[in-house]
Amino acid sequence: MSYTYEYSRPALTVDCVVFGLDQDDLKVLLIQRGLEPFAGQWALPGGFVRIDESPEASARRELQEETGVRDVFLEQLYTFGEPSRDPREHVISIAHYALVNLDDHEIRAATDARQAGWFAIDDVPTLAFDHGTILKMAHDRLCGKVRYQPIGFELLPDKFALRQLQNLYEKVLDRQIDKRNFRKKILSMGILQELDEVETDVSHRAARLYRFDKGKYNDMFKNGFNFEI
Amino acid sequence: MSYTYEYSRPALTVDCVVFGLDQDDLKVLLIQRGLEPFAGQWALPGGFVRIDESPEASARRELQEETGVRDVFLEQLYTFGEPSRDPREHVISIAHYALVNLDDHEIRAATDARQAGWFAIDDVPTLAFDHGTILKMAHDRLCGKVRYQPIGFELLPDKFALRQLQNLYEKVLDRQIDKRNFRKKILSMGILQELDEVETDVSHRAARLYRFDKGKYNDMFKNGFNFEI
DNA sequence: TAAGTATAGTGTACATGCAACACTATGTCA
DNA sequence: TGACATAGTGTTGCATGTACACTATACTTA
Repeated sequence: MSYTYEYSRPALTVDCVVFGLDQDDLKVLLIQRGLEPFAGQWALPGGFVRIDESPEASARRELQEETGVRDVFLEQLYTFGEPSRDPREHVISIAHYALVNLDDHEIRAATDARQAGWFAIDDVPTLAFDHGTILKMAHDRLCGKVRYQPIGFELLPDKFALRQLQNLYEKVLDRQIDKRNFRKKILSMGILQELDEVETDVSHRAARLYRFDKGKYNDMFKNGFNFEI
Repeated sequence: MSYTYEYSRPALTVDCVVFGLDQDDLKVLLIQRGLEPFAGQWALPGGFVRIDESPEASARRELQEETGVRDVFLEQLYTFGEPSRDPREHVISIAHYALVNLDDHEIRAATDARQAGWFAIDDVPTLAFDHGTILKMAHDRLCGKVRYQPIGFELLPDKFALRQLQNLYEKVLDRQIDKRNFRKKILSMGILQELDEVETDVSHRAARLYRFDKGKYNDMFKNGFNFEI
């Protein structure tokens, strides 16, 4: 089977920058390429856009096929199309970024036996193609976006302690935050639901657990409000 | 001449939302389609991405070909790729937005005699394809961006009075701004160069002219600062 | 079971920035 | 020269952000 067009068409791909958070670091999900070009190098998960498939659907499909990650927060980032970015031919890539919490999403290598793995954002190897540039833009976008939209909660489990939430902002924004000011601010937003539960299995005083209250958030969103941390 | 690929490829286009400002309104540049589908309807200027051409270069080329507009501020907006957005086939469009000042850029219709014209942002006709959606996203982006980056100056002539700048923010953000607070804030940023010139041909006291000082802005940008109006 | 330890949880004082508000100055025009 | 149209200018109150240190609680271990 083959397809013929009157004019030459660039190839179209999607790539995904998947962020995850654990105790220690903000991490990004990479796969090791099995094929040339850049065989053996680490790269962002991604692949070709199929006909009659929206870019977002392509990104979700590729993400699941290559890493097993599904049902996550995912947004379009930017479209990269410098003619030189792929040595084979002109390939235009619609980059996306996704946020997952590491507890719920166990990754698995793709069926074709390439490796997949989490890398601390400050300790990423040289990436194939222009994926280093894409990763940097995704990280910048994440830094900017957590300040005025509550997308950070996607990186946490359903129930979390305030310390975990603060840790998230500290890792993403890469700076220390005062505990009292943080709690004052985040609680005054009224988007957290206080639960009748506390942490378990900790060897010290257990912290109260909270849940992100999407309903309240949507109410506030209509008016517009400041999420600055 | 024809081109054959192993897999089916979506077509790839660029579209441009060009904003301009005059005394009265924020305006957007539209063209009237000459061909089906949507022949006769108004649409955003745009066209196909050529092979070995970056998306931004495509956008600039199409903009000049169809409207005569060139050498303007232009940035990528978002990539629209719902399979149903074009009735002919799957067409993925990389949308851009551009800012021009209406004095410097006289528009002209494209060579194939289609019309081009400016429309007040609140008075835009029904557009072809999903261009209404694209326009709305571009307007939202503009509103957001003028608050923390000095891109608004692209909409003004080189030399301008503070009243013109305030008018710009009022039109873009669609709200009234207090004159004293605005002048205090914008002057305190230190990104304006006060000129030894005043307006001419006005039938009242002439206002002092200013120029955007890109050098000072770049200095400040390194530290990061608040451009909120 | 008491002391140690590790983290949870809490309030105040100061500085900064934003919002509200009205009058004088200067040039043109009739 | 008087009417007019727009330029240009400061202060005050309020809200928000920032800096900062101690007590409370649960578990661990000697």
